[in-house]
Amino acid sequence: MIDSVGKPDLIKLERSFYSKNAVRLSIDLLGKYLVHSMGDKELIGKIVEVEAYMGISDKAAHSYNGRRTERTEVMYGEEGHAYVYVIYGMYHCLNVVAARKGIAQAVLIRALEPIKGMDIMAFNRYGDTKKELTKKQMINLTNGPGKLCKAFNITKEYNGEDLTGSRLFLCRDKNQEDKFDIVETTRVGIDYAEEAKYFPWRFYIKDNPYVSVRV
DNA sequence: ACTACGATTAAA
DNA sequence: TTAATCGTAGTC
Repeated sequence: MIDSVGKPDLIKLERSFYSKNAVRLSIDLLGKYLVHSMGDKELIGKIVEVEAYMGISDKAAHSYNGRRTERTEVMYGEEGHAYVYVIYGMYHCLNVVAARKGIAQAVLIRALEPIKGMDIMAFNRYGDTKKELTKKQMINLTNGPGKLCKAFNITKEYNGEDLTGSRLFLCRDKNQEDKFDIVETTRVGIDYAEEAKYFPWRFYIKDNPYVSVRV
């Protein structure tokens, strides 16, 4: 077993990476890495599924029609920050703010492929099991927006966090080209959004086993 | 203050 | 298919 195999050589994404609309940012975020640095511990996951929320004209977006509240405020702020909100009173969802100040677009991170710190992710998701993870438990670690936040211990404490910072940040792999097929389809859980529910603004890496819902 | 509902998940 | 569970937002 060669140690370097499969270990990405990570470089933090700069601010300008986020300065584009949410659909374009969604596509660019696929294959990138989310890192949660917790003192001596580190969690890493590869982004395999995302959704674009296109702001005031998007009936599925929290910022639809210019809605601006305490919750949605960070979406109106600088790009490259985290928008974390509570859903169904018990789960968190992580978004990446896109575009630029004043444009309330964001990308929902829907699924990750676990890369590093699976033991901690398992503890965060299932508690102290002491057992080897089953294949199903492994897949279920991070294959959904609420699940990945639980696994990565991402809570509202991280709402507004600068993703070019040092606690929670995004990276690309220095040595690896983005080389995968992308599936483009409709977003999940937005039946209320009228015509917007048919917009193909969900993107995922084809055949990746950690994608939440396949077409 | 009161009410309705959700960018989900796990269990039945 | 359905219940869980409560923050958020809109209304009174």
